[in-house]
Amino acid sequence: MATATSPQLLTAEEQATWRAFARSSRLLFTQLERDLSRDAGMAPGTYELLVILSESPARAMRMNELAEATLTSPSRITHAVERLVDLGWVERATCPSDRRGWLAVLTDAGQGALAATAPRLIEGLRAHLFDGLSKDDAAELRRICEAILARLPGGAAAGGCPGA
Amino acid sequence: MATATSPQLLTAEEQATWRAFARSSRLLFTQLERDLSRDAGMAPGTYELLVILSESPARAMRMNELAEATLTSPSRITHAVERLVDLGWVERATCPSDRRGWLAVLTDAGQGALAATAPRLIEGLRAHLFDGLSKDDAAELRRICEAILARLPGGAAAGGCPGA
DNA sequence: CTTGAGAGCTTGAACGCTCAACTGTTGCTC
DNA sequence: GAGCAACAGTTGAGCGTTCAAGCTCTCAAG
Repeated sequence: MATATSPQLLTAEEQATWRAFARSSRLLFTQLERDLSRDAGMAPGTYELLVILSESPARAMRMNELAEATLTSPSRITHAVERLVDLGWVERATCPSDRRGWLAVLTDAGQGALAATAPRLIEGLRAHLFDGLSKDDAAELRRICEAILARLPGGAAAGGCPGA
Repeated sequence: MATATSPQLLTAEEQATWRAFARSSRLLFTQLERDLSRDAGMAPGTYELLVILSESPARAMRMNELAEATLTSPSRITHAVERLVDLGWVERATCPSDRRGWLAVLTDAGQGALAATAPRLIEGLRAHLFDGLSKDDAAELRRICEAILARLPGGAAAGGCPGA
């Protein structure tokens, strides 16, 4: 029960690390998503889509790019964008360069919904995450998480890119 | 765009930290859950339930406790346990001390399913998480995540408990 | 006792994600 | 320029979670 180095088992240290990482991130995300749902009626993941679109040139992006940027599937993007269109937060436009493609364009209403929600999310982020961490802790956390990302399939686009 | 200290905004550092944390954990979890689903046909969260039950005295736990241990709702536990009963991995027993309560008991088949799956999960955990981290990095990650947990509502039961 | 507040758990509907087809377009090759 | 594989996106069914009731049981007070 002490210092097993078998590749089949985790050491007590590793297990504690894994559980702390899993629990803290899950608890933080569910807390923030719950706030977003209550305060703004946003389905999980909606906020992220609005942010990505708002940071894009012309507030527009192809479905494909949205899927990659959110690390999820094209199918999910189709469904999610459909809901956003119903809300009036996004409009669809044909893609000029490829007749297969579609653009999702953030509307003024969508931008407004994002602007109205952002302060609350940031408040939650401070309260639940950054207020408990020293600057060094936060920097360490960033460094370690980017190291994890670098080894994860599909995680390459996130960390060291100049556009971030 | 440089060093905003407004409480309404995140600094560039904070934003990068938040995004790295969010992306790395999300990507890691979805990867592991996908493996679990493919290799063992386990629905998301199933593995965690089996682990918790297997670590309990008599492999049994009340529904209520399962909900707390997994940081989720009683309703989810009811549905999830029902699926596990259908699989033959869990049996239900009446609670001797409280007629309102139910015990979920891990069966031998459930223990077997867990034992058959654990090596694969641990393999994935090593490949995607620990192999890229030095021992110091892992210890730092644990310390920081436990600090986050400590400030999160409901996160108290996780880190420093003797039973861990 | 009996009454009432609250705990423990369940139920069923609504909702979002996933997965496996499927449609239409592009671009390469012969 | 005809054929064909790969790409972009959609569709619909299946499934797990969430949320708001609802039911049974407990416990303490009168």
